[in-house]
Amino acid sequence: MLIGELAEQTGLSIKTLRYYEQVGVIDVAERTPGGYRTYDQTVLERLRFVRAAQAVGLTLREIREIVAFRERGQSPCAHVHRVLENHTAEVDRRIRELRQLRSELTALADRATALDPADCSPSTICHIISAK
Amino acid sequence: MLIGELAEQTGLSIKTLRYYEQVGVIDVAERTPGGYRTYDQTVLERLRFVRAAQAVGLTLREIREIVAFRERGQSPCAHVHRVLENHTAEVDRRIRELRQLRSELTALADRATALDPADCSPSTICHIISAK
DNA sequence: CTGCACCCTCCCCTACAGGGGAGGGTCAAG
DNA sequence: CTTGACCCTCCCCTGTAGGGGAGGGTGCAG
Repeated sequence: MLIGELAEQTGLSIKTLRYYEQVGVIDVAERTPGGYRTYDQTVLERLRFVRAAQAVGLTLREIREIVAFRERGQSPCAHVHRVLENHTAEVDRRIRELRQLRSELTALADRATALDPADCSPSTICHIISAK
Repeated sequence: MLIGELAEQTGLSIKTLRYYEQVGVIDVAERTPGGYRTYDQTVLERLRFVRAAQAVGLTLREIREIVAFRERGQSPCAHVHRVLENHTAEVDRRIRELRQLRSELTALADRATALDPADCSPSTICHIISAK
């Protein structure tokens, strides 16, 4: 299978497939005598894994590391568990930050309805935001 | 006041101040005959506004647009109100996405404790992630 | 043999908010 | 006059996941 067909089957772009090879989330492809990349069916499984891992927020770098365990003949289970824990903690942290930000935005909006635009002094640019 | 002193007073770096001028969130500075930027006290107020606006998640581009209203002698109030509404909606959207992601991550962690690593087939790389 | 679809590498570009450093000018004190 | 602190512009670099396009090779049909 050439790269164009693989792209069509997976819905990924040719650029993306070459990029995946470059960053190491899929194996370096075999080449035809003319230099064309060729793929067998096993790459499809790999790409499904990459997609699943990206869907839960893993970066290509993290995915490459997980894949590397397999390439070394090791089970990535423990490593994956740690990575997922870190990601969960990170997501929690981001959610807390955004909630905080959200409440600040709401406070600003409330103030915006309470304040009179006439009080808005040019030097502070905007009383909604800069009033402390 | 030269740029170094302004940097020290505000806690911003010299690079940041020059960048702010370049992107238009502060006015183009006056220069000494030798070509040094000079600032008066009014820039401090402006920089406080920039900081406050960044703190609620506005980009420098958005801040520049708000500032531009003032430069044109208009009140930015209505515009700011719209921008804040959009940001609130965006933050809400992000929080929803992250909650969804969070529950997926939890589901994966649960499966990880339930599954036996021995079931982990090399071709799927990791049964925690790729099991559907 | 020529046309056309497909493929290759190489290089630059995106957003965001600056950081690092080269190479050189300015200005006050000693 | 020189030293040292400060300033200038210009250019490249950061991370993420690729996208766009130039310039040129491959491989098969007609």
